[in-house]
Amino acid sequence: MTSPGEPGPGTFTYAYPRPALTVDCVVFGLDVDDLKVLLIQRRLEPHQHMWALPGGFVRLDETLPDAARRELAEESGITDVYLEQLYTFGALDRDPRERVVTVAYYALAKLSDHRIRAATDAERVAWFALDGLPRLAFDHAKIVERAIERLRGKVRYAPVGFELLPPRFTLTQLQRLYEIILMQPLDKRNFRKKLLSMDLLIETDEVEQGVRHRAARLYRFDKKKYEKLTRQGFSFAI
Amino acid sequence: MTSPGEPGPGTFTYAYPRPALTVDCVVFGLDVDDLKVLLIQRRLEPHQHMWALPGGFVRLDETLPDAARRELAEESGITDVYLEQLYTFGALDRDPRERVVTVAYYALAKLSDHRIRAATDAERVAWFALDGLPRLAFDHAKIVERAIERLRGKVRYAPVGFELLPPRFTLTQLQRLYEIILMQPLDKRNFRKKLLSMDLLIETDEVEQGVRHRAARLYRFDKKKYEKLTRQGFSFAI
DNA sequence: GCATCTTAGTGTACAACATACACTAATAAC
DNA sequence: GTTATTAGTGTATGTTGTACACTAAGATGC
Repeated sequence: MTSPGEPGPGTFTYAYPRPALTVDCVVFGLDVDDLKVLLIQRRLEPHQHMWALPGGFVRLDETLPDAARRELAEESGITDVYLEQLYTFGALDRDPRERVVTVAYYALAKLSDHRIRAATDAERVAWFALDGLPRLAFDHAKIVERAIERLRGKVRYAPVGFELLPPRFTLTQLQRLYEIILMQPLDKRNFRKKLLSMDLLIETDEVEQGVRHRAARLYRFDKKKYEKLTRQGFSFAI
Repeated sequence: MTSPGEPGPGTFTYAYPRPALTVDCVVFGLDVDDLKVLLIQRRLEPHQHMWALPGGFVRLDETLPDAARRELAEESGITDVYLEQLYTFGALDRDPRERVVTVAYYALAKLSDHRIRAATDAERVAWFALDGLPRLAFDHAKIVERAIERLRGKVRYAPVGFELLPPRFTLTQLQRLYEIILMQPLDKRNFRKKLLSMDLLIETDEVEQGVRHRAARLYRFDKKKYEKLTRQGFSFAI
């Protein structure tokens, strides 16, 4: 059913029509006091010059998460993120050209780690605060909305928040992270009590640098122990 | 990019190769004392005569959930189920013929409601207990496994269990349902206390029929009220 | 080196919720 | 009316969540 001709456009023929299949990524990054999303400005039609999620067509020789990572790297330069499937969007009219089904992923990136740079289909790349998003191409606003919902849910019963922080962090940074994602203030003593009682934070002998007040102790998350406990039925909860 | 020729096989050509896109459904039904999954026996290659999940190719003029419902109705005769997207599976070798990406759905059906009957691609249709599943075609065992995980998670913080019961049910039936899905015994008094304290069960003036002991009162779930409370931030939990 | 500023770090009392547990009441069947 | 079976109910205890405010440490500027 498929005719040959590997790289570059060719002619591929099938007995039944097929939707195009793409992946799109909602990449979250934690800034000083808000949560940001990575967007690219489209170089090409449709929706030329509009802001959109990084993403693109799935190739036959790559899995869905591979496609998501490739597109992310190509269009924005971002690599090494925590990536998880979000939802598959298939409304009939979500792309003006033809039927396109997209598998959306969401990713958590450490903002400071990444020098973003636009390339391939992207004219520009930038981080946008969640409450200051521009109008987005296609149904990408819906996808972002769903990703936020999911992140808010997930962060409460899985330790994904650590993916947004540097490997060593203070308890105050961790608390700010939860406050930003959940959009509600948390009590300092109760927060520390809960987190420390899980016994998944390892106290290091370092303190934060470059602050102009008493420096806070740095902790790391004990991922190994978390995975072990999880296998034994433990469940993380904030 | 697409050439015409609507129903029946034709010739559809594209500039780049495309994976085939299918949907598959994991339909759960509640039996007297276990949870069952609906399977079909494949009439066609590949994996001819093997048991598999109902599902099939997505047409260009239907949404993903529409495709799932259509395939379910065609192959098994089941309609009117609670349907929710589960996950999209895209491993390179999940179908021996060619690259096929499938959007999996899970569905909750009231066992008694449905006269199942095989048709189209299905040689037979049957309900199988979860702990007595036959070897399944493709990666369908993985899909079922993931669906069970999801159901177990979901049932704890969303009132989806009611989709498996008749509209009027006894508290004992409801408790059995949770015990079966969660695979753990629950305390009768505590269970009733918790459920009734949410104030989402409406006591009817009917009692169950045809039992040879004291008949239990029938209740209904107040879906309207649940939706209203949910919008106000309430969250269901068992 | 002292005063000031800023954040780090800590404990307790009370309320809410989860858990463990056993008997009487109602109805059907005979 | 006797028996069998499930319905239906409350309380005491432990565990967890919540509300709340001060002292300690270190950095900075004088």
